[in-house]
Amino acid sequence: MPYRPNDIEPKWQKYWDDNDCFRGGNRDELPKYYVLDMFPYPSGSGLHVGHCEGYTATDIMARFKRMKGFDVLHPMGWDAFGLPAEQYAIDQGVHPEVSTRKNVDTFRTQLQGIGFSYDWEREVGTLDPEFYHWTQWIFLKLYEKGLAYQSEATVNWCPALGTVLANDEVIDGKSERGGHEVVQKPMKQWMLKITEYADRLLEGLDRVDYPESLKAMQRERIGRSEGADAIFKIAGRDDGFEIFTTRPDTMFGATFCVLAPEHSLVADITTDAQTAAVQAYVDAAAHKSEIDRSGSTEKTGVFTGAHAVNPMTGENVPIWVADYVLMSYGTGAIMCVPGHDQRDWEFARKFELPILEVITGGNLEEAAWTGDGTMVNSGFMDGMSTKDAISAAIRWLEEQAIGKGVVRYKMRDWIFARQRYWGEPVPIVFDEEGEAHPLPYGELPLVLPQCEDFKPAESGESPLSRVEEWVNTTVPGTDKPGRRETDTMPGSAGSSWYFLRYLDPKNDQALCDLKIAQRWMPVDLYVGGAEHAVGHLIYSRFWTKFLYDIGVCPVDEPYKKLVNQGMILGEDHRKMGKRYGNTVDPLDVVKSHGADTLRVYEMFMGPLEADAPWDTGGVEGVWRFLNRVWRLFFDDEDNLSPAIVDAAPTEDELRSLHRTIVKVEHDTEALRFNTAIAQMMTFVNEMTQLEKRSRSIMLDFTKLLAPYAPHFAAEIWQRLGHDSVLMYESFPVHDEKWLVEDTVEIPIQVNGKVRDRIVVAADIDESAIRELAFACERVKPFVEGKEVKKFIYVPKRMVTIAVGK
RNA sequence: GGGCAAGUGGCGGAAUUGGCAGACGCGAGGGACUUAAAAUCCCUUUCCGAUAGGAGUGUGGGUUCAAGUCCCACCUUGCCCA
Repeated sequence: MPYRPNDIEPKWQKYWDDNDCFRGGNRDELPKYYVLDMFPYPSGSGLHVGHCEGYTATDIMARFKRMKGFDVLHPMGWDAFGLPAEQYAIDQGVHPEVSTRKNVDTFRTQLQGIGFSYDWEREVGTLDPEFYHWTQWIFLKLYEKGLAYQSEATVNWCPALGTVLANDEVIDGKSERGGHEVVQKPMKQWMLKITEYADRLLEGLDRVDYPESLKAMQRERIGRSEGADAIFKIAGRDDGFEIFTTRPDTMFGATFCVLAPEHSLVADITTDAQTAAVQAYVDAAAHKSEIDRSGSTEKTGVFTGAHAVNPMTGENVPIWVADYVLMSYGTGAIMCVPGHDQRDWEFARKFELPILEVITGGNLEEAAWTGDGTMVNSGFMDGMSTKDAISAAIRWLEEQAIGKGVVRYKMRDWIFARQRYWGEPVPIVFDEEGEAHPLPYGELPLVLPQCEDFKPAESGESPLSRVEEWVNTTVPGTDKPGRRETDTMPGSAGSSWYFLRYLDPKNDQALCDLKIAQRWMPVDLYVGGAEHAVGHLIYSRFWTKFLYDIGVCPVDEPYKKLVNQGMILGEDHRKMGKRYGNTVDPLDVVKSHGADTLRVYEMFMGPLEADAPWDTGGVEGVWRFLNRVWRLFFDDEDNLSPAIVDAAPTEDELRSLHRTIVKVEHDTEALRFNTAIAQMMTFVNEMTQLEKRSRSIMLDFTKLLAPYAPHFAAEIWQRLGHDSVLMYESFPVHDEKWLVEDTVEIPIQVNGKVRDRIVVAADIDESAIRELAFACERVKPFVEGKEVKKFIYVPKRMVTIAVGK
């Protein structure tokens, strides 16, 4: 009988499930391994094969580690609250609870059909009250510690979606979801003080194994810069404005100042003669996006007619307005040092402002000098190094009480509210004076009320405000009337701590028992898409640090190692999605070729981190590979192949096997699944050549294949007469003895070109091989009559002869 | 504009981190089996060349006995930031 995955896969999935094979956390005597996927949004279109790439990688790791003697935790759950789920429900005209639960069922069925070894007893969903009880609990703790606060802030308001959006949900001024227009609007919002953790979020990056590019993105997002604030007085007046600079050392070289067009002083200081020009410029700037403003190479600006006093030189310097200064960063005002800042230099050149050198080392005729050097033209700092001058300048500003050293971050506090229905209610009640009162912990969870009319309002009123019987309550601890907070939490709330809940999913006394968390945290391997680099990953690191601080989480970094899987593109090399109609449903592949073919193919496509297009031919190739393996074991009548013998394995077989063990083990450990599979294919090709194959060799190979093609391997294991469960067998151990070669083939190069190759004993010495090399018929013509300059033998690798002309 | 990553056959991709470029797979060509096809098996497959040989890892330089790998400049693509 040929290989029939559709018969054997459901059988094994049922067996594993019936026998609780994937339960983690019940073998305390073993070392632990926690392998986690970024849990999915259960969207309406189901999983496509691209989603399965990361899941397959983690599943192979989970199964591999079980065989290596680890107690493995491999859970799955649902990031079910939030905009995408709600938008889908609105589009479908159903309640989000109904559509989300249905989507979850679809996702679960798909995942189970691929044979992923998740411990479904630990399944969690952010939409379950038993789960968001603790999301709300964390919020109350944050509130208690002063890290959750309300603030009137300018926010990204999206009228079409009817909610505010976080900065990373806005792309090029449009909403990430749907591409709707986003405008700036001041609104009272719940905020979380993530900025208080900025330095720790930076420092923690040094202790975790993430891709360097991702660390760079997070550092960039946090955007720490050290510098100084300083007051520049307006000439002829007592008031002034505060500037922020990272280079206080260059202040003697500040020959003009620039205010952002939105700066509150602009209208006030502009002279009559300049009013018309300034007004026109400010109006024009209001219509440009920040990207347009800071990206344009051509500097623009206008003179206000007013002057400021450079506090170090005491000289008057002109004040300009220019849109390359942004109100949202620093103080919205800068001192300009054209000698030592390229943007200031370009501006000064264009508007013929003086350029003064205060640090040696550059040629200011050609460009600003931004490097280090010796201070000149700088009064008390003359002769100092740049580094010393920075601290001297800050000290001077502080002594004069006109400035101080400061650290600024680009990162803003986290806007923690959405004017939408589908999210965790915020457990806060407002009294009649508008004062906020936290709900007592005992009253959690505050359940999201069922309501028919959950659509967002363009006005910004949250849908919950229309649920009168829910909104109207009493102020906690009193019988005074109160109104509940009607904003809900953002989608990133539940996902910021879900990895802890998996550890103890049924606990109704705590978000997770601390002892259990001590056993399992941190996550050993976390796999997910790079799109969460600065959103989810920063938020969840922040919450972990907070939970660590209040003593409910044993570690302050949640993920020890993080890997971003690449994207699987459509067969047309475009992004897979509904838009191009190029999606591939994993269950269709399971139906046509089986889950094991799907799994092996996904891993064989290339490195996990790389993008690669789907290729039906490649699926066929893997299918053929598994069929070849099957035929090594069984004949057409379904009998054990007569080629499988019980005789002791030959040396060649042992060499093939042990080479394969080493390669598969190392590559699997390093998540280089593609090359591990290539080695298994090579092994199969070698075994196919043999008339007889040793049963023990083939059984060891079956174990190597088991993490990759688990149903397939389990079936072979059983058919060869085992009662044990293959997934708990130990992974084969290689024997060095079979890796050393007695003889090796050595290429002979003359001047970098291979002229011949000889087979020699692996331990041959240099003089012996030299003799052999020069004796080669094909080498002689290239060396005879020429001066031999060098002879190099790289043991077991190659011989190089360098000759003169 | 800045930072980071990448660029290898017709395609996906391999190359002990300086040591035989193209593993493994797809596709293509040829052959065997078959009444025929599918499936399977065998051979070939970087390019030029009949062979000998030559060229070859985005481009141009450099270091080295030896460079896909290291250095410099440039081009292209992707991501992030502005």
